[in-house]
Amino acid sequence: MTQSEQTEAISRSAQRRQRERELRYQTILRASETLFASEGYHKTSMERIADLSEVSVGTVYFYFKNKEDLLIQLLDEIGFELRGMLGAEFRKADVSLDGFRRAGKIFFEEFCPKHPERIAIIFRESVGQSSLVENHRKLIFDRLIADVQNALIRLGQNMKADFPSTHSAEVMAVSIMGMFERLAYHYLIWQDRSGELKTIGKDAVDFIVGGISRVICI
Amino acid sequence: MTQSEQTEAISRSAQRRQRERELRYQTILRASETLFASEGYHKTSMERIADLSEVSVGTVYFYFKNKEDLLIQLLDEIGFELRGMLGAEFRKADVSLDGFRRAGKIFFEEFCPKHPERIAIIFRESVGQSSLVENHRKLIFDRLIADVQNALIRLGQNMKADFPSTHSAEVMAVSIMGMFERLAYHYLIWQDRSGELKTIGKDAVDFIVGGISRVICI
Amino acid sequence: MTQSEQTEAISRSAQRRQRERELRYQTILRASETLFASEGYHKTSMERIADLSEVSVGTVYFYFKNKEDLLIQLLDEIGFELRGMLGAEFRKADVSLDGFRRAGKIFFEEFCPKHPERIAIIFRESVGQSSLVENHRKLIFDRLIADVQNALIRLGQNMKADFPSTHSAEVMAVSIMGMFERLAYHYLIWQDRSGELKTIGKDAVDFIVGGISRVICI
Amino acid sequence: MTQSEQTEAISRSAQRRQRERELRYQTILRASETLFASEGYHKTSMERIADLSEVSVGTVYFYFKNKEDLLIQLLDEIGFELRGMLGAEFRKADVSLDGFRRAGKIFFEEFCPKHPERIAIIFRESVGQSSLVENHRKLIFDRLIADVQNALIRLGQNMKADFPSTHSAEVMAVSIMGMFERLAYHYLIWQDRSGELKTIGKDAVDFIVGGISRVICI
DNA sequence: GATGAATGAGGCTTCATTCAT
DNA sequence: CATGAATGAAGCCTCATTCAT
Repeated sequence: MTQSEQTEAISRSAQRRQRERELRYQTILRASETLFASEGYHKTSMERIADLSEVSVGTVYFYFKNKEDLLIQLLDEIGFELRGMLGAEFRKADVSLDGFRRAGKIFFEEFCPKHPERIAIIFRESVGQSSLVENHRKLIFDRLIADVQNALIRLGQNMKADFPSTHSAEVMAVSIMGMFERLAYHYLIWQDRSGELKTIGKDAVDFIVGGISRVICI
Repeated sequence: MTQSEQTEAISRSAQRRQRERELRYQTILRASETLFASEGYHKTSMERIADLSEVSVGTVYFYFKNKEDLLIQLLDEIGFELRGMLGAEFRKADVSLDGFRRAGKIFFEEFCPKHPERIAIIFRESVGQSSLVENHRKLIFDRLIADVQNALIRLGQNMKADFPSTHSAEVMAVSIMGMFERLAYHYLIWQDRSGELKTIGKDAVDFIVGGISRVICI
Repeated sequence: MTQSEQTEAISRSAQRRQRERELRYQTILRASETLFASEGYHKTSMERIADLSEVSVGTVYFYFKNKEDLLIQLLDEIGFELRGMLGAEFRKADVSLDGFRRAGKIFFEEFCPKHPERIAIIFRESVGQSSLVENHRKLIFDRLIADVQNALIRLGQNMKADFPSTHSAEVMAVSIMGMFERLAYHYLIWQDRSGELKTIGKDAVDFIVGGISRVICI
Repeated sequence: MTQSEQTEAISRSAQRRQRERELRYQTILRASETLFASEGYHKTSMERIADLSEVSVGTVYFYFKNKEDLLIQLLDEIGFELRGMLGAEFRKADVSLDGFRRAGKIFFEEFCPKHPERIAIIFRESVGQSSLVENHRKLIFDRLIADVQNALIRLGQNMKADFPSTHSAEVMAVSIMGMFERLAYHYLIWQDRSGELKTIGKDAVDFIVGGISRVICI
């Protein structure tokens, strides 16, 4: 074996190791997601997670600091994904309310049916745990709310419309997030009506769009 | 002492005993409320509740089946109170949207500032605990949603307006509850802007009323 | 049963409960002492302590905050006993060196043979554990050293003798404690020559008395 | 390349490898020393040692059998050094007590200020660990005690002086070691009065010399 | 009715050690 | 030789719940 061949071999084995690491990390995270969503965060023991991931408890602790860390990683991942999907649409909602329509469509027709467990985690399992978890949850909501709020403000400017009060846009943004949250919770977790999510989403969007256009008099 | 005097005496002492029982029950429930809201359901031990109530742990178990029962009693109490306050207004919302306005006013200007701990308990501490707790929570929301939904349907009938789809009214009702929930959470628990709750409530109500009137074309 | 009889009964049962509490506390502490001395602090698990005390683990935690607390209670107890035995003699050492002789006699002829486990705990098991334990250990030594130092200073004054330097007395006090410590460790823990402790004590005291009288020129 | 050149090359590379091995060994040992002394033996994990040594955990295990081995190597090293410094002086203490003076001077004025971590390891971290460690510790002390004891016996012979009892010399030797130990612990670990070690050492030596000369009537 | 000591299952976490690469 | 991921036993501790007094 020449030196360059050796270097290559090393780098190849290093790459594989890196891939395996990432794979293990993902396996454990996915197992946690499944268990947290189905059994609940508290009732899921670290041993169960290790079992489902087919690794030892020690390995779980090698990849994650502790149980809370597992929840936070999951939470951040979901927050990131959600923002990636919705934020983009909200940011495009400049001159018309179509952005809001598309964001609603994506949330109810794509995100919800595809990831009911993530809905359970962000809206149920991560609620009222530790202050650290709560901080992460707050941050996620704050960012989503900011996206919606900015969309509303830009919309108002472009439409040359005024908001009734200083924080109307903020209140509307918070309200919209609240609607999304409870609708998903209601029709996905409490009742299983995932089949109707399309029409539910439409109704919701109509309500939102109606509310917005009345408030800023479009 | 005549017999009737004796009976009276017995009944008087029985009454006093009854009063004392009720008092103890309330003391313990209030202590739980305080602790659950401030420290969190899981981090509150039965001993802490007993200490704050100035009784022994055994006594707590005499009045309540277990820790979960404590949370459920609290939850039901809050649900009952909320429904008493809001339901009445929604039920009166026959021909105009004023019922919605009044319900919002009551929630944001009366309930929220007076009972921030109850907001914490119903919207945070009781989330994702046991299935029993979740059932109670669901029941409370279902009833509130039904109140709103009925108000919307009656309104539609009186206004001779049609809903876009079969469950439009339900979706709107769920949405409105979601808005109330997150707004209270956002401005009371995450941020402390209880002073601005009046204008926040106004903005929220405007948004709701706007949405409704657009959807059912009033 | 008259009221006073009842009150008496209550007080009697309360007294018995108190006695039982004290008994349990002692049982657990004595079990810890035995195990810490024989197996070592780290190798003794809380479960072993519970087993030997014939109570459950929970009960051990009812009486003691944690494992460290167990060691500290033991340590303080030993420190208190030691000071009670030696300190009294040192304090009486005013005009002659007899107090030193008696203290040595008590330590080697009474304390050591009677409580070899306590020697193991104070001089071996409590060494280099946590900073909290170390602080307690330091306090115990500081007090014993202070007793010896004061004895030396008073002796010097009464004998109108001078110390070579400011901290001669302190150094001598520390030295004497060091001698006691290592002699006990050497002849009780490393070798089992408890039978010779009497002569060992005598030789040690001679050495001490010799050193003192030379230093302060008596 | 001639054969001898080749052999030389091999031997040179073997030498370098040998040097590197020794270097690694020392690096790891020094890291352990630092960590054991500052954080404590138990609180130091093998990973921390590997980190500070800038090698992997596996490498630590290549050079040392286990964690205990690390402590034992350190202990033996310190014991060897101590004996090298003090033993020589004691062995020279034939006809006068000057050897004792010089040994004290070396211990307090050279060893202590230069290696406070070694004081911490031999007198604190290695106490009450495993029986293996304890055996090494005992051996070290036994040898030092033997040196002192021999010095005393030879001194007695040369001075034609008698010891009060058979083991007077041994008791005195143990005592002297105990003094050294506790003085170092007291003024180096518990208090940081390393600046006063010179006078402390002098006072200690005076005390020792005083004690000896009284006991063997010089 | 009230007390509070006792229980013990169950959970989280640590870390020395191994071994395939 | 060096690496570092993987192991899993073992330990500490919590706390809801019970029950004899």
